[in-house]
Amino acid sequence: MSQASRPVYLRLRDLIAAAIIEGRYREGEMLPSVRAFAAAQGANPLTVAKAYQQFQADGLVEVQRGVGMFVAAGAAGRLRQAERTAFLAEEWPEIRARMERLGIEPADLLSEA
Amino acid sequence: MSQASRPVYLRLRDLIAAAIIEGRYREGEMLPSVRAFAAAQGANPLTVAKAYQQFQADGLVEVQRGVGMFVAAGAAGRLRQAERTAFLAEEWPEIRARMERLGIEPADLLSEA
DNA sequence: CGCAGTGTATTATGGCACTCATGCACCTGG
DNA sequence: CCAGGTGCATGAGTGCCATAATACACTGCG
Repeated sequence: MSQASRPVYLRLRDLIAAAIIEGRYREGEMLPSVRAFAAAQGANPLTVAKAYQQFQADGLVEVQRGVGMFVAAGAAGRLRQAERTAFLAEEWPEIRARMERLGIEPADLLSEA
Repeated sequence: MSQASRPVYLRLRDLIAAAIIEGRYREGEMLPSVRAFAAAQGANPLTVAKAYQQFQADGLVEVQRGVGMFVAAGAAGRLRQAERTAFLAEEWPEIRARMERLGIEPADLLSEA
């Protein structure tokens, strides 16, 4: 039902985004090299590079060619803010509508966890 | 961010599923013909057929060849139950984790809508 | 019967996104 | 300077998706 067949580069992107937001990759720190991360995830280096480029384009990561990619200053905060906005604007309405259609009471879910 | 580029036949499937659950297509009633629904949605009849087959395989729709496809008895309930289970088991945990990561307080969401 | 409506099977084609292999450009440390 | 580490550009291959054009099997109705 939910897309388990999501493109690899997007799953990797989310993996990295989560790590940055949670501070597991700290600002100023160097990200795992494309090849190293690829090996760790069992993916192709180019696919990892594609995931990294998403952050590079948004200025969340600074590239030092021949050296590595580093988490930009304020990346965690900006990333969290961007994802937060996107979630509230695009995803939550659909989720809310779907829950209503399925007869799921939001209150039930919040009590757990 | 969220899959706006979902395959057509899956979007159609969800469209129909929602209609059945909401009772806009009542049980025993005939679904729009493949050709008619295709024309209405601006899609190819074969693509619509592919969407319909999903329900046919699950016994939610009964086919009378040469006549049409009819919503099976109890389809709405079974469909809602199946989607409900899938949602709670597969999607909600991820959503919840993501909300936590983004610092979204569930209470905020309940007040709206 | 004949016609118009239904779903279905077949085959072919174009397009697009994803993935990957190869090779190159660049920097740092010895 | 050179070796090994970086990221990056180019291109090819693959598979799914969507479409198209037919043709077929079946039913209801006049």
